[in-house]
Amino acid sequence: MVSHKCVEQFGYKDSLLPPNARAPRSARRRSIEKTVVSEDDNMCAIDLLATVAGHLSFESGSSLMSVDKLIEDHRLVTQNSVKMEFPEEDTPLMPPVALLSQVNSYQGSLSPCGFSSVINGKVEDEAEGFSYSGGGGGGGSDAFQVGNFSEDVKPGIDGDAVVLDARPNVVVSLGGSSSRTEVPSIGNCASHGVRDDVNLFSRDDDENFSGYIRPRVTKNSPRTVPRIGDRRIRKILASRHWKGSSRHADTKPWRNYYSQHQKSYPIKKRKYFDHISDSMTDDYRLRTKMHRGSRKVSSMKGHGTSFVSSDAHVKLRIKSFRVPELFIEIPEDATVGSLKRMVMEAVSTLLSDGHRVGLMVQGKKVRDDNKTLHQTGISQDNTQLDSLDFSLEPSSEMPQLLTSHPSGHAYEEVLPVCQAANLDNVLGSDYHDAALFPSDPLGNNNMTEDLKAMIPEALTDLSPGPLCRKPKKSEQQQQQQQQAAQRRIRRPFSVTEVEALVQAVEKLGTGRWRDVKVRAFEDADHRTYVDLKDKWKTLVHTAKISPQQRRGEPVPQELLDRVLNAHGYWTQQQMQLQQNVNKQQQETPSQTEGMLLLN
DNA sequence: GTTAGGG
DNA sequence: CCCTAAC
Repeated sequence: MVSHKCVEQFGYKDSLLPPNARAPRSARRRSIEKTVVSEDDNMCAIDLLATVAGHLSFESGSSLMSVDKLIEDHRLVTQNSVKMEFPEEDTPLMPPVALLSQVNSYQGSLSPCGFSSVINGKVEDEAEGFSYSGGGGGGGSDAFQVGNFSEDVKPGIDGDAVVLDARPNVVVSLGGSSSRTEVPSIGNCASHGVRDDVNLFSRDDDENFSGYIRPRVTKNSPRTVPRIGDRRIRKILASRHWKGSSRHADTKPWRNYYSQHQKSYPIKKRKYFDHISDSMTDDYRLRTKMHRGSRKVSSMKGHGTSFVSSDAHVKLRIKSFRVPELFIEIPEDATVGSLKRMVMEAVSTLLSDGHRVGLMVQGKKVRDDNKTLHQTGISQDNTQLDSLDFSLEPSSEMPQLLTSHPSGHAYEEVLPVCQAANLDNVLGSDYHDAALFPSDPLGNNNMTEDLKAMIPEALTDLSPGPLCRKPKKSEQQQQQQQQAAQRRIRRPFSVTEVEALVQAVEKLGTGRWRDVKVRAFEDADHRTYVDLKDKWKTLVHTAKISPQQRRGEPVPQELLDRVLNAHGYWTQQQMQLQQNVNKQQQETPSQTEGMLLLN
């Protein structure tokens, strides 16, 4: 406490800080984000699909192979040149990538580097055999069903998103998933894919409004922490939790300010994408087959008795692939080409959100990546093996690009990289052809805007080969994307909060935002001191402008008057302080020099 | 880690 | 709200 005060009063002792501490935050963060980005690049969902397709299709070696290994990065797979093996009696494999490459063909300019590198060789040749459930050779636009998918539902799935299905020796026609809401896709992903973040915007959360409304006691009890990537919040939480509890353990009357004045306001919940949404009825499934593999009897004895270590192989294979149901709304006068693009974008978006692979055996999720296949029940001997489902799940590492934003303006705030400049690279110049996306009479070209949002990053990043037309993203762009994905939700200050802020600033002044935070917003985790500072800034501005110019929830004039008063008072204080300092320096310049010399 | 200010 | 510079 004491030392803290000292620092506050005498300013920062630069020399006391480690050199690293002074490094710009951006620099410090950049290194972290870099790894995230590259990881993201590596784990493009489509990559994953391809990987799984590949893995499922070859003789995967010992069943002791861990699940983890099974779904490792496809780059490793291809590099290691795993033996691909396709049972002859089976219908040709159609990997998911083929679907997309077909879609890809709709716009040749899109991505020459698209999927070919992933599926070159054998798989590519078999692309013709692709079929989606419900039949059809998968040619042209038949590859999609628009708005009319079957509604098979599979019980027991608690997973998300894309589902790969495999069964031993059976051509599986999987029953669907447990409930419609469980199966995500474009629109649904938004709430489903980032389930952890959803709490943030849930009514419950809005009304409880974290922090200050809670009694102090709950501070240490488990609670939901906003995960939607505000680094500041995370940092503050981290630090507050260790240093905070003891420091502020005492009850202070003003802490409970909000408990008397608590107020909730509605958080607008808008629909994510009006023109494309899924019905939540259809899953997104790769059908696979599990084959009885050759059995090399080489039991390993004496290694852990519980292991049944026959060197048995399990062959898995994706039989077909289809996209989930998509609802597409498009003006009649839009071109067929634009429709195709929309579909392409929708599908790609679905796959572009940094998914990871999940595995379910007989309806149960297998979370332990270290289990062997055999231990998991994936065994050639397991004739009752009902189902083996692979799913693409949203990565928990970071909020999903398209799915994390609760606001309808996701495409503006979450995906700034997907705007014109980049789109041109992806789609070519005709993308902006007015005929493709006619604006509505009011000039709101929502369609175009939304479509921009739908352009997936992963799509263009699939194989950064020399042929790839899209230039590699600059580091800044990557950083932008990351940051955009992590932008916090906008949470307007309530009058109550404003009042607390004003009161605190009246007391503490305008230069001690951390103290303001601790004093009046200690438990409001979603309000950082920077937020408070910013709010004060806008409050001062609001107070200066005419009431007609003000927007949002009106702040009582009485409060604004106080804002102006406090602002004037404290700026004056600051000026006086500065004057005193200047005066001192002018009067006794030698004194300070002498002090320095002494040190 | 905080503060200040521009965007 | 975010970002950056500077403390």
